[in-house]
Amino acid sequence: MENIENIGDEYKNYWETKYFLENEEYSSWAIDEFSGYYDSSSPDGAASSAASKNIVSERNRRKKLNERLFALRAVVPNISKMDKASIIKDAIDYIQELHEQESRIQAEIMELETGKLKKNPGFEYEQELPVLLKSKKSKLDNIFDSGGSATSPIEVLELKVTHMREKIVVALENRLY
Amino acid sequence: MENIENIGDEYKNYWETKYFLENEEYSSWAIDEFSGYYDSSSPDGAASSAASKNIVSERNRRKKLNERLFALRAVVPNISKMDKASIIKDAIDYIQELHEQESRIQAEIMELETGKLKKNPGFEYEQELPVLLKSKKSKLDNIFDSGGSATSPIEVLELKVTHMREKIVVALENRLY
DNA sequence: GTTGACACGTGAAGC
DNA sequence: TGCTTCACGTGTCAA
Repeated sequence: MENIENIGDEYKNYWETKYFLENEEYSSWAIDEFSGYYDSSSPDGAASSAASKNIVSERNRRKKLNERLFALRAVVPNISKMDKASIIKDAIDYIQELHEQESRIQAEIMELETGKLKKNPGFEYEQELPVLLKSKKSKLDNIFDSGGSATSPIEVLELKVTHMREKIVVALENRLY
Repeated sequence: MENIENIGDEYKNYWETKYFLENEEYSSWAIDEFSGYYDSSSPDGAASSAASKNIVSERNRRKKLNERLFALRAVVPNISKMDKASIIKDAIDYIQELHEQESRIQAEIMELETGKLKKNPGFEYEQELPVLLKSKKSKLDNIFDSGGSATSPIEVLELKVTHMREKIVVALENRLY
């Protein structure tokens, strides 16, 4: 049934360690590439050569896909399992989390922009201070309400922005009143 | 060689359309599940049942992986090709782009925080205004230097933050001087 | 007609 | 133990 017995049979491991093996010393692709292994075992060289070509192409495709998956795992934090499907799932969750944080920041900016700050800068600054203070408090509440797993880098960045704005507001209060 | 002749042989299409077919009307997994198709064709039922179990499990694994890949493609904008490897590659590029934007914002916040704003808020605010103005100008230069392909949503968000800070600085100048 | 991408079944290995 | 995940070769289809 299988004309190739034990090509790549010595790895015997799970997918990550297998990738490490393939990366350095598991260079048997070249062996399959130039050796006429299948042609010597079969009488017709043309069809077998085409079949071996297909085998090599499929191997390269699989290897490329594994490399991509490995690279995806590298750029995504909080990888729960080494599973192939879990890696993609964690990547999806991470991207969605980034999108959510981004839309939250954008909503906050929109809320800040809906003040009278847009036209006539320098005027009616006293009625914008409550807006800044309100956004500051709701922002902190939102951050502290989002569970204990607030370890995302963009979340601590958001916290820093809130902290900076808070200090600016305090400075404005001390200066203006 | 193959004891299953044409299970899933009528789709005959590429991977996305195949997913659409599988999603709605291509529910032949259940048919394989309960029908004793393999047991009737082979004399020993135990080994064949184990083999069919393996076949069904493998099918479910492949289906789950394809669903994950489809969901990944849904959350990533700018999908160049429908290829499996290209989808993962675009996701990697997108995550790296988000990380780059995020680190740029974080560097900006760090630059803003290195002023004397941290201790004694409300004091020495006159010597912080040049810092704010400098950061504003360099930020605009950075944004306009990053090529014409500045269409990322987090980039326009960054532009909005810069704009808002600029107006606050102008308001402060008009108020304090 | 060749190439690239895919789903499939199958045996092996790890929990 | 059985269940899950994996790589592999093979056939098939479309560009």
